Amino acid sequence: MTRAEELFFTLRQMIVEGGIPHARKISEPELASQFQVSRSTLRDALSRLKSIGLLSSRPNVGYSVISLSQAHLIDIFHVRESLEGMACKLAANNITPTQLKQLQALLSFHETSDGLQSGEAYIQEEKDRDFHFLIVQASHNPMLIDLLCEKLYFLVRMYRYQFGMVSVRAKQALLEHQHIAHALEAGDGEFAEILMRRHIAHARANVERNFLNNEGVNE
Amino acid sequence: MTRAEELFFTLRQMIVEGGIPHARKISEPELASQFQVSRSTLRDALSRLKSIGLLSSRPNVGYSVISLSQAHLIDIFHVRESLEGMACKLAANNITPTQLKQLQALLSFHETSDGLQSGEAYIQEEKDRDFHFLIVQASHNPMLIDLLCEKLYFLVRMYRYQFGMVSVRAKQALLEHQHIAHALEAGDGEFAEILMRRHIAHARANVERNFLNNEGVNE
DNA sequence: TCAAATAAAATTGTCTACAATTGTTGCTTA
DNA sequence: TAAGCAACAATTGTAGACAATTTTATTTGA
Repeated sequence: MTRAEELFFTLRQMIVEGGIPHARKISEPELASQFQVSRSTLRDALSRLKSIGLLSSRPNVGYSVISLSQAHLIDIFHVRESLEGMACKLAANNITPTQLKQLQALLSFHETSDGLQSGEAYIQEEKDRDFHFLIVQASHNPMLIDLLCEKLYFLVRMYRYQFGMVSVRAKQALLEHQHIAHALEAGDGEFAEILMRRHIAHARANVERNFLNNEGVNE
Repeated sequence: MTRAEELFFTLRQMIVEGGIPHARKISEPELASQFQVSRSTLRDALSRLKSIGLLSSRPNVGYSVISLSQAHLIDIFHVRESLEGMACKLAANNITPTQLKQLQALLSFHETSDGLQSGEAYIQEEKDRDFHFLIVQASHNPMLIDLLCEKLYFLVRMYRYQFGMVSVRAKQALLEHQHIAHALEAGDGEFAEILMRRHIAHARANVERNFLNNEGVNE
């Protein structure tokens, strides 16, 4: 792995978790010295962070961490609703038996999770431990996978971290996940898409009602 | 405008139009000398071309123009169907009077176009002269606008150029455009989305039937 | 005192050179 | 002859220096 790539991962995590505050201007000399790399490799990493939507930039001015806002978050939800809806539809036709078992195992685990049963938050994990991630993978559409898993999901996690958003309707969300899984098992793409879109639209409605009340988002 | 940005635009057009063949490996020293720039600014341009999906790259190996294939084109159609469907839905609520007039003027122009009336191809223009482009702008969702107008549409144009795809069902496509416009005028987002998705799904179906028959794609 | 103009400082854009990695060529050896 | 190894050539990754632009600070004038 190259230095620039390594730095990209490091900075990505920092930005997502708020280690560099949102809307903060990036000082190239400062960051470069902080990580002991040249500006060349730093700028390589920064351009990649821009390409996944975590940084913005202006010529002759430089990079900044994006600024978070309710409007932006709602834009993200609209894009997610359409893309994940399609991913879900495709997954109904393309999911492999292995992937389906993975999905069912994940839901079983969630079902018996203490935190969930006591009505607490529906814990959102990453990668293979995330319901949405698995479905997108099962679409077998590389472009969808890239857009969602390599780009949008980091924005989503950034909002979760920095606004401490946790599902207030955990049981409801799990129920919706289970319905989606059943549609996938049945190979009913049209229905799976509808369910996924409603699921995400619900989460968006929550945000539209009470942004920053620490109980806006769910999946 | 910066030198790297200028080069980015130049190379983007070359790649779209086939000036650099698809799947061709990029030689950084060669391109840099060809355009009289250093490898630094060339690599800046290349990384941006990668971020819009026209190039791929591997560490320590370098960049290549993406390879075009039927499977890839169909992936694009699936993503477009979902994103443009959503854009259309949002546009029904967010389009400005000015934008609506622009759209109607464009359709009027197409209606009286010679080439179209004689049953020839439905000419696809760029930017403000393209039906889909205008609708996406009217969604007023910056993320959708960026994904479609700055990324996907260049891939679409790349396939059009390099496979000479032109609509074989021009009149039908125009009719569908008009129906979409009517739904937008009526502010009926749900219906507008359905119409747009069907419209794009038709184009995809054409490609699935006869890829490379010079009559696959339409809008 | 405030605004505009100007000079200084800092930051970004670009270039060149060097280090690290990959791909190739030719040789060795079974 | 073919597979594997080794040296070489070519390409990419990284560093550091200079040029161009922006931002900040200072001066000047009304």
